[in-house]
Amino acid sequence: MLDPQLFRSELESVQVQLKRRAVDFNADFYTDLENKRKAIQVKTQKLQNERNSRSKAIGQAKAKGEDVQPLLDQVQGLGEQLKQAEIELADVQLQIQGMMEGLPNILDASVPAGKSEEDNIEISRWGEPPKFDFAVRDHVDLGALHKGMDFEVAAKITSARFVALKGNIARLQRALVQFMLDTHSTEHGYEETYVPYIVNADSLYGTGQLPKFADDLFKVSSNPDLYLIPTAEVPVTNIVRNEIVDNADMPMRMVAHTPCFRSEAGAYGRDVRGLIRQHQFEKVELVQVVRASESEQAHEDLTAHAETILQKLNLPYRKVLLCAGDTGFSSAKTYDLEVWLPGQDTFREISSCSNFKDFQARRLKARWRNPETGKPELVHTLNGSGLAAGRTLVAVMENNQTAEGNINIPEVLQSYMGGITVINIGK
RNA sequence: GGAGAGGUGGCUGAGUGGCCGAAAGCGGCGGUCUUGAAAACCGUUGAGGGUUUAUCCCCUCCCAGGGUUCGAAUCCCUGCCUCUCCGCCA
Repeated sequence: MLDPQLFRSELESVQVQLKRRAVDFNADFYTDLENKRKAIQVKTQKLQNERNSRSKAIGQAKAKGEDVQPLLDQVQGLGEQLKQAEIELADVQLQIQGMMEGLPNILDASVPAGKSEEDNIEISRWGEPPKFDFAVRDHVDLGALHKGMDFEVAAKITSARFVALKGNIARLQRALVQFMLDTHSTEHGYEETYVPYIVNADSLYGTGQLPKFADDLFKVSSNPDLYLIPTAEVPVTNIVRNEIVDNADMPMRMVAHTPCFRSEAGAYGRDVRGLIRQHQFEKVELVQVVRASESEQAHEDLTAHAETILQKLNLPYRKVLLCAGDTGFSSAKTYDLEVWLPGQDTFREISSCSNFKDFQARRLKARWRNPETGKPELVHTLNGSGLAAGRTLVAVMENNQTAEGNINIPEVLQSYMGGITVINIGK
């Protein structure tokens, strides 16, 4: 949610900013609504004031033992009038809110113009894509060769876009998760956090998935409305919903491993083959809750923390700054990390690191107390994958394959794999 | 799943339907005292919003949502949550 004050004081500027997102904001319509709101709110509050003072007078008269009937006659009809005004006010406010909550975050000034991922800007590259003197296999073939990755059986158990892992392949994914959690919690200062995998509608509203992106979610219950989490971002960030965080506890850094569930109603036909786009996948997520003055640096740091994992795994990747058209709804600025996948001969997203500034915080009512002013201020929230474990599994398999189809295990994972250095076929 | 009790400010905890946005205590902040600190004493201390250049003023909020009433923290419904006992259980 954007700052309503901004709309009142700098409407044109907001309109220009939203245009970068190809959002055509109808300022005239808004101004009309806003004027209406102002008038009705003043009227409503006037009526409330009258009710309060008259009721008080009745109470005092009664205490003195006076006849209150004349006073009661005076307030005849006031209640009905007030009720009407309150309904009107609620209606306008609902309209304004509906308009506001459909608007995406304002982009950071450093975000480049552009419509699609074509226009994203490569910031940096790390590592060299490995050269193979044999025909490379993708992870699907490798997984089949090892009898460790079975899409058919998962489809039988559930439906398409699920996977069953076995043996050392399954263990490799678990090793990745452990390695990521350990690295972030012991080296990068994140607090390991365990959270529910099912969340309520308020939480999804807070981080911006609802009401606009309900189609991408798996709903598991109505009354109350409950959903499987599409990312740990939702439960972890919602820890600070309706809270005023103590200055001593700021900034907050949390890391959580969770499965993620995405219905991705709009993505059918894309990445049909393999593990890249699944309804269920494992992810280690980094979340930061910081002061406004710190968020830009925090965004760079958080992205670097995710990059560290790729570097330690010796996986080639590039860092991309998303353009205006590709930046997510709630984000002000996003870096994607794209890992090299030999099986696809291309870079694929493995982490997305975003600074939401106060956009989520305003929806969440997440604040911290500034000791200098003594007043609560909205926090800034950030998050990033550190990393998507399923896709990291794919990257490790494909980048470390041998001519025979064996998979060399990156050094940092070997201790998590019981000391073995390679996954041989048939083992 | 069954039976009972309860949700009030940062915390503990009062609150006969009418100066209650809320006593008191603790904590926090400021001050007096002190060489300094502690203690003691005095003062101050919730959030959101409207109007305004600003002060003032006004509105809303006592778990959430409805209702009764001139007036609700207080009464009535519904939901959620917490605690105690019993049952079941990884």
